[in-house]
Amino acid sequence: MTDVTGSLELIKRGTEEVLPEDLLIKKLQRGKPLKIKAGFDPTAPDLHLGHTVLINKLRQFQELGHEVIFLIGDFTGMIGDPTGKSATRPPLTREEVVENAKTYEHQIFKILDPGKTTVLFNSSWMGEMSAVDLIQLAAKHTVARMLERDDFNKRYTGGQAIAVHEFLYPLIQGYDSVVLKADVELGGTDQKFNLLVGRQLQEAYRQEPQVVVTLPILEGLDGVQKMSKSLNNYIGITDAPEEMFGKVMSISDELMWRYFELLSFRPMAEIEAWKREVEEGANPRDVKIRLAEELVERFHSAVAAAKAHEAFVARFQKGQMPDDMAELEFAASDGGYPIANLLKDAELVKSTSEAMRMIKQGAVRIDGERVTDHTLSVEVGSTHVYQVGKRRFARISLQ
RNA sequence: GGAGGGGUUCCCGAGUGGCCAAAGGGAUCAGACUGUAAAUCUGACGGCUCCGCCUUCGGAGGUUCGAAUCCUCCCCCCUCCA
Repeated sequence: MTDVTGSLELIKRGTEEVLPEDLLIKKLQRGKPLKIKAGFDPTAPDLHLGHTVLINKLRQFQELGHEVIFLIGDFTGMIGDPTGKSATRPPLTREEVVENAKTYEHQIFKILDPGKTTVLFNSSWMGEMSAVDLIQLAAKHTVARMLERDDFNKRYTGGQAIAVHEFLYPLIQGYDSVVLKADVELGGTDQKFNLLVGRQLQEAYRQEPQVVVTLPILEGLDGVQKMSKSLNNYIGITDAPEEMFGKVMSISDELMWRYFELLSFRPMAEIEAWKREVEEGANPRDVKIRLAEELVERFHSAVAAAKAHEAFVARFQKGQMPDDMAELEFAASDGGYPIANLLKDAELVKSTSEAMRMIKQGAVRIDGERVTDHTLSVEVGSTHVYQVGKRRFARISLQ
């Protein structure tokens, strides 16, 4: 921690911006542990790799000896995140918040050191705030400055609704920094505005402002949009090993380097070397496998990573059926079970219409044999492996 | 408070009485090609007892042989003015 230059280099690695950098140097030079704040939404405890970009950075701060404050925005959660266009969320109960917090801890401590992490809830001070306090807080900012925020600006000019209470969100987030006397706050680039409001409020409350560190938003599996659950382009850190492995393997070669940069703990020099190898003709797939293994190992175990790798090779390179699949049993009413209904009831498709389509498109197989007759009725007393597309399987017995 | 614009299938967005389950794009899914790559090409993309039938175009009524399209009331959003 005495080596400011070294610390700074490590902190800056992979970050988008450090604002302002000279203040960070000043804070580091004091040689005392800094308070590193990061806020999280209480409603989404299912973390994905996109969230871990930030958590990885928190871990680095811990390694440098600083104190991490993992702030759960249970109070702000009641306001609803303005970045979402969706309707107001139902307020969470105390029990739900506590439950979600536990889930968070369970997930983040795969990366963070529990001994150096303080988990706090902003309701513990915001709940005490009076209307007068809130109005005084609101008085420290202006509408024009609020409208500078990109998404407010876009929505405003684009003719979309902005509820008045949404303006309170950045203020409260900033006020959290005042209460915590945060030295540094981390956030995604989309949080930049909110983080800067924190600086401004700290100054208004006569504190040294925090340093804002923004981290890039990780692209999802499609490589274009940000990774998010609602876009269904995410890798959840609780995803099963094989699923996680498979998802990593499905990203584009281009995106793979981005993932390496932001998610791998390997030295950049090593990654750069692989990049050169690929440019000289090595199969990118083999490099991608290393990334998949590293990530599965981090969130599961080395054994799980090896098994996922094996299963991947068996299934997709050798074309074998998966070992694990849903085992289902159905009772047929009279003599047989129409194939479309069976696939629907087994949840391999959403509707019988979809089943019909899949059959017509040649996507349905029974024991590896393609089904061409959509009026097929499956015999009672049989057990077969049913497949829809490349990834959906079930072993079904008919009684 | 006044004037105007608008709410369409997952999203964006055409459609202003029958040719509309509704153009086009995106997303998604499937097939081909592959490294389960990506890209590309082809197709599908409301539901069902699936070569036919049923339910959709903010909500509720109405006009009509027939309405997403016309009328009435209601709900919601936006813009400008005050």
